Amino acid sequence: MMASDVWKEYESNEISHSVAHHLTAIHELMDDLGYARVSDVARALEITRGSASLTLKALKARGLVVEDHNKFLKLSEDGRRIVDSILAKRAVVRKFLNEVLKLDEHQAEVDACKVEHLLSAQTGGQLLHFVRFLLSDDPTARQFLAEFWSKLDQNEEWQWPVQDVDQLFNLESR
Amino acid sequence: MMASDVWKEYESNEISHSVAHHLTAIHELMDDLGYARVSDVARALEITRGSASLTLKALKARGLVVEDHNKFLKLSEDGRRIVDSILAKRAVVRKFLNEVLKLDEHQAEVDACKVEHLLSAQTGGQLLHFVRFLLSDDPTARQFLAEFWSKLDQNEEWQWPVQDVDQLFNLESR
DNA sequence: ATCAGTTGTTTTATTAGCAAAACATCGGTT
DNA sequence: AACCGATGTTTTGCTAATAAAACAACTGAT
Repeated sequence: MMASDVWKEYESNEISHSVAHHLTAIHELMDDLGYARVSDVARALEITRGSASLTLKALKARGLVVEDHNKFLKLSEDGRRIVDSILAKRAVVRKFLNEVLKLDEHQAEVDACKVEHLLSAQTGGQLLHFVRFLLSDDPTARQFLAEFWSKLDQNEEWQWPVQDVDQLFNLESR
Repeated sequence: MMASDVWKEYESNEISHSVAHHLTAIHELMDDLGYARVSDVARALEITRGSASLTLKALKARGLVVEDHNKFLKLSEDGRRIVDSILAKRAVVRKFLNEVLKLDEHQAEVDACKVEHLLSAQTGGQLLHFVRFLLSDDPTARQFLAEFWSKLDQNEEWQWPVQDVDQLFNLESR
């Protein structure tokens, strides 16, 4: 049967891509400039001040952003926790794509940016464990990576997309 | 500086989550029923016929779906290629999350569903190579996985989110 | 003091994606 | 023939996220 219930969970995501970047923009602006106003966020995201104003108003209403007596923005406790989890997932995914799968930095950055806010906490946590062990000093991990990378070089360019999904993983055992 | 240009590529994605599932629904309906009409797609996705009608009209205009003389829908050549690539990425991600990272099947299904249409062809391809080698008979791969899984059990439950992103990966070398 | 630039907000409009409701059409029963 | 059910479309309305434009308020330079 169709996985009818699964696909709709996409919409039910509490944090949209846009919201994720409004929040992380505030975080980075605080680091870089020491403050973050509506205009700064708009500039950082390259959207109009009007758009940023509306989105940030909603985020204030949701309690993720708080406003100073003089229009200076700050992340709330909840907002900061969300930003932390997003940045952590982004860092893990980027590192995995770039340093393990050997995708170029831009591609890794773009793909990590696309999925960072969608991954569950469990998935992010497990992926972190995995990547940390994979890139550790452990000799087994080192040997495994060395073998994988040497195999990567031998691999012919993959003809993507693939016709038969069922045979994606059987090829090794033929 | 802010990665201002990167985050907007999300919107510029040619295939939205909704479109991805309209297309894959047609694919699965063809397999299961032998045909796919507007109502069948709507039922499969649990949306109204009106919504499906509008979305599918747009997909016909984009040349991804073609309509029979009697309102029967079919994927075009382009539509099929897109579905193939999406299903392949979904399968790879699901397998990685479930069989390597040991996330439960539902979580793996949900997260794979969320990111399947967002991953680039390159990322999907590299991930496929990685997972195939990881789950192959290769003794190094087997040993690596065994060690990882035994470490997983020892791991204390991760306190997520994380405060300091910079130290996510330094912990191993301290 | 005036003028220019920056800032924040609001209003109007657009797009994607949905629901709800009205409508027309077709197929089969009775 | 009349009715019922399923189907497909269209219209209207909603939300999120944007742009564009108008507007008000503040800041600083001259």
